[in-house]
Amino acid sequence: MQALTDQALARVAEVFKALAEPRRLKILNALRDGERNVSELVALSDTSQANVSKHLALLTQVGIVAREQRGNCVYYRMADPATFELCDLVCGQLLRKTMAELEWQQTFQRDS
Amino acid sequence: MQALTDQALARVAEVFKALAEPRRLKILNALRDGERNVSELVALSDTSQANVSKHLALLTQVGIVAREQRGNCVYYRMADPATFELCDLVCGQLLRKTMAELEWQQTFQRDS
DNA sequence: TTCGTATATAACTATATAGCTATGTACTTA
DNA sequence: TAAGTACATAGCTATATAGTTATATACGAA
Repeated sequence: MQALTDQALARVAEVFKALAEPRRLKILNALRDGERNVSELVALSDTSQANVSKHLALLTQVGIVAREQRGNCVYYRMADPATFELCDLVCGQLLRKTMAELEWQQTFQRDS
Repeated sequence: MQALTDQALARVAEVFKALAEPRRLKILNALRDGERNVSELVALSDTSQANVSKHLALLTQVGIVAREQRGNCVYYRMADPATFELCDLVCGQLLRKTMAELEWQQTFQRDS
């Protein structure tokens, strides 16, 4: 595991970078329970359609979502369910951290 | 889970952003088997000491690593072992993807 | 074909940040 | 104290990218 090549590190970083954007996370979260077309995603993401398309293009290029055109609409879906595990891990991490901070505050209040 | 506030999404994105940099991943990888001081990390990371310090400051601020000064040196260690799970998940994801591509190439070669 | 709808892209601006060099700060030793 | 070492930070440049508006492309319906 320690023998990660620079190229491998770059690819891992690329995946994280794709997830490092609140609006993209919101889009991915909307895909939890199945595919959505662009218009639906625009409706959820108070920003322009062009912006949503750009985010979707990036997520597709990295391989996080898959694109499928049906008729006049384009549907996107998660390409790898493991991506949700990633997000949930971070959520859990932050939750633990938040609880630790709360605990610390309680301790602080007890002391003062 | 779908009721993620914008603030929560921003915090999750912040964590991913901290991991979205090859040099930082390299540093974190060096912390797999325990703490390291800045000089040791600089030796592994063919870049300037100033740059490594900046990366470490960012990782510390986000809460991924913990900082401890002992004498004249400053030691860093992983603050949350779950971070390694994140990286390993992405590595596994990429591995699956790469194998799928290889399989596709083999299929293509059989066909042609 | 023409029109309307859905999506993608081009061109641009503003902002963020990785990296550099130089300098500052903190600690240890003599 | 002075000198040396370890780390952090300030100031700068170059680059990447999120967002915008305007336009292009692709499809379906009339």
